Amino acid sequence: MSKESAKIPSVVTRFAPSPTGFLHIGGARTALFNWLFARHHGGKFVLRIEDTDKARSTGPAIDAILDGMKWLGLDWDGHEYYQSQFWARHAEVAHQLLDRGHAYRCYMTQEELAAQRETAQAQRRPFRIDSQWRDRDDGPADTPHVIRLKSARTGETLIDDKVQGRVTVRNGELDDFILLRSDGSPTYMLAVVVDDHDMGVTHVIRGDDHLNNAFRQIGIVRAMGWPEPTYAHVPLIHGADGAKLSKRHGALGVDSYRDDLGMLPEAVANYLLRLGWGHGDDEIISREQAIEWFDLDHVGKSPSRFDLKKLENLNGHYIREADDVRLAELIAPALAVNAAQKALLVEAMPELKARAHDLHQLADGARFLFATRPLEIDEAASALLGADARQLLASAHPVLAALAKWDEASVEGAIREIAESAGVKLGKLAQPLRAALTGRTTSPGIFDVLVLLGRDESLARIADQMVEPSE
RNA sequence: GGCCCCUUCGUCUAGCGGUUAGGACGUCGCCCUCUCACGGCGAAAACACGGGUUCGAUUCCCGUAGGGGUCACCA
Repeated sequence: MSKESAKIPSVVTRFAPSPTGFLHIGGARTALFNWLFARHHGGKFVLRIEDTDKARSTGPAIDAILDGMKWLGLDWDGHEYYQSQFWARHAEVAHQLLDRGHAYRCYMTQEELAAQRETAQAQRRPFRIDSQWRDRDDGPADTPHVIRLKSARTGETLIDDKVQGRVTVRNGELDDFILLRSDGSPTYMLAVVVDDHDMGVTHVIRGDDHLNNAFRQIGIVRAMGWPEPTYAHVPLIHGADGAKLSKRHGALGVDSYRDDLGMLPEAVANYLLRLGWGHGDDEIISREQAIEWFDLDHVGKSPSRFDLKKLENLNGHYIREADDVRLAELIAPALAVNAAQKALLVEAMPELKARAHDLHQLADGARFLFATRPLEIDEAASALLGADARQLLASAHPVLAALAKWDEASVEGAIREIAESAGVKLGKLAQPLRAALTGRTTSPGIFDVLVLLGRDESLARIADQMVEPSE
């Protein structure tokens, strides 16, 4: 296995999703790996939308893919390509193959095909197309037909895959697959090979599910005498239970990670990078380091399971690292805040962000700042507001009200003093205060809360809870 | 079922013939402490199994078991 990837002079990679749905997490990782590999080598990364199946391709799906890539910071070189633009070229290659004797026109009917398939099944033997037209060219010219590749029947094909290693398949296992459908449209198998060649793609990095296709595709490459790309088939991502990734375990579109799960793109990218690839003991890896370190040699060969807990942990880390203004902007819509409130949000952010693993939690933790009186006190917080606690609040109120300065130091001094003179531990006073000020049992430090809310709002919220609600 | 691939703590992984098998997430305990987080310290936790090769196998080879992928006029 060659280890000279660092010396390859020019690299062109591509991401070629079919626009039949959102950009799912597996696709995002494939895109990331391709992007990283190209950037690492100072090469090119192209995006090609595989829309040969017109019936299943949709505009919204294309937009979702482009949005997802932009969100993850995966920029592609040049404009995106659409495979359907190159149909004429695909057909041209199919006919060249025909002229050179590497392909043939096949007039088999669906019925004949079905019959062969049934016979094979009955004999419990793998079905392999066997067309009587393979070595003939006397077919009825104006009858609908497909063009098939005349695959080698003897020998074997070896692919030196950068991830999977040297993989060999006997050519007898491969069949004469279709290049051009009876309506003249190219199949995916033909289109990818032609497009990759025309775009100068040097490294085909894609999901493991394409490994078997690689053996068929290389047949076209060789028949055309084109240079063979380097393949790297990355193992698939599975759900937490080891089964195929489905919606229940995270096979969501990247837009869901952003909107529904409140993830930051750098967290998703970092998580995806570490899923199937490693660099010693490193876990937190910046984009710059990723570009510097990424290689195909360290991509693992076994499928990995998706672990939402680890993603959440990473997201919490990146939230703590994130700029306060940026975070405030991100959650401002959810809180419907005005400009002045947004400034308060930014001010509170250092305290808020240490307590959140996703953007929704972050927004939720900020709610108390903008709550209107009288506050809604949740059940756990109400439990903290017994008669003694209200009494304590009542005695604290005038002391706080008399404070000359309302900053963290003076507020803290006053609170500690009140607790001491009342003969209670700080917590005995802090918890009822928290309940009165935030309506919750958890919040940033109580002194921070007091300062953030300001003197007037704080005193008013405390006063609201000094007496038992009368209803 | 045929073919191809995979197998280190629950999970992601480091390891590339000789290690007390390392890190991270998660879990548990302790510390910090006004709550929750954050942070710090610590613990439990893995080489699927059986044969070889070798002075010595987690590491190399072969089986077994388990898992995955793929077998379209879809991509």
